[in-house]
Amino acid sequence: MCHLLVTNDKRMARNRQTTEQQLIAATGRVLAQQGFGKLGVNAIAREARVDKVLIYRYFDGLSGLMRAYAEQGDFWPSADELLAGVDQVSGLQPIAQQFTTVMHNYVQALRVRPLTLQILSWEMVERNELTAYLEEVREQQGLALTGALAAIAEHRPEVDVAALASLVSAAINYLAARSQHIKYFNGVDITDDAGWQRLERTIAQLAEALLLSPDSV
Amino acid sequence: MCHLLVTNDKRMARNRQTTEQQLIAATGRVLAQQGFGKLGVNAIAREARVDKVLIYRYFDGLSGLMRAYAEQGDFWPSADELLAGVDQVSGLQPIAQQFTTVMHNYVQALRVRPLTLQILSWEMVERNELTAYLEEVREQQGLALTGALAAIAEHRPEVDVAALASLVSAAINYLAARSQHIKYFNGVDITDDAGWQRLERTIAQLAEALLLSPDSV
DNA sequence: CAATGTAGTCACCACCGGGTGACATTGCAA
DNA sequence: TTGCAATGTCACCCGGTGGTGACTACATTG
Repeated sequence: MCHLLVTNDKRMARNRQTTEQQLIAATGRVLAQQGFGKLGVNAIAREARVDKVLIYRYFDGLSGLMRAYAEQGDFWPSADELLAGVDQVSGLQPIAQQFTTVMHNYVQALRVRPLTLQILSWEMVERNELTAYLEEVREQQGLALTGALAAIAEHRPEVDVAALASLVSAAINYLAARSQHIKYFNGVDITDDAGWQRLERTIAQLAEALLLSPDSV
Repeated sequence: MCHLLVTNDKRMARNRQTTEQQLIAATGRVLAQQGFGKLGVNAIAREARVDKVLIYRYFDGLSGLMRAYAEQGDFWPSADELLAGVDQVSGLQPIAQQFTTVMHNYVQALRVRPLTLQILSWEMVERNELTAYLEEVREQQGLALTGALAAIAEHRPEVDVAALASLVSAAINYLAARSQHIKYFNGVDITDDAGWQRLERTIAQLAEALLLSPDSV
């Protein structure tokens, strides 16, 4: 068992910033590969090939590391991403179509972000730095979008735009997150593009039915 | 430290069936009070005031115990419960109203079953005996109900009834489960009856808009 | 080149989880 | 009453976790 002073070539130059980045990156990898349940200091340090004590020294513990990870991650679609294809100068596009487009963009955005789906699932069960961050961003953005929609939909005072948006986005959140583990929900294949087209088509229909102004048929 | 042969009066008569019941009941209590994350042999045995080895002997491990617990629990609303208030002899009641009533009953049923909400949350994250059981029952029942609805809604071939039912029930699952930990979703208070009335009213509107036969307005 | 603070390593602790083998006690049947 | 299987108790083992103190190795500065 001679472990002499073998100069290990894989040693990285000592650099705090680099190490911090490695830890943050490792957090993402552990989350993606093993899920939230296994996300702990030991697993992260192992993945980053770094000693776990550095998590305490640099981030003051797991919470701090998760906060750092949350702030530098692209978990939530930007407003621009959600509004792609929406004519913002108003009037030219029926509000129902705007709604449908936003929800379509939302579906695409979620299905392309597996880590967001992980967090979305986990926030059903536990509240922590990551889930709190995602919640906050979502709630603010949701309110902004809903507010804009509601303003345009004044011609339909009997429709509760916030409730409608809540229902549809809740359904999308649920189905997208569940598609990680199951294939069929009520007979609809939620792992498949075809299944989502059925869902999106239905969303479009109900948006038209509820939001179109009566005279613009 | 004299621990003589003090005959402990709280000793139960030895009885396997009684013990099994205690373990099953303790499973429910641990689940309700500490959530899924803490549901393990140690916690259950402690709660049941019984040695954990009996979980292995009688149920062949935690999985078996959870299966037993699932089979004897009232986690899922029965078809009768969901169909309460629905006129089944058909024809007399518009299909939109039937749909709305079923979804209303579903909301009530879920909000009154905290353990079901726990399981519903957990099945977003992990698949085990309990969540698998709930999934199976739901999928079967959902398909049956959707099939019945679809048969009645023949007059609206352009509407994808399964997709519509999936959307609405997914939204209900999501919002009911999330209401365990958060209060507002997109500005709607999901811990409050008033908030749910907004949601249900919107469900009723979209059911009318999509399912009502064109001539029965 | 020496000194010093920082980056990183290592060994260790207490705790808790699942799981098991050996033992004591009880009820019941022969 | 005796014997035995069923019931229940206890003491462990193992591995993993979060967390900490003492150490070494390095880079930079004077």
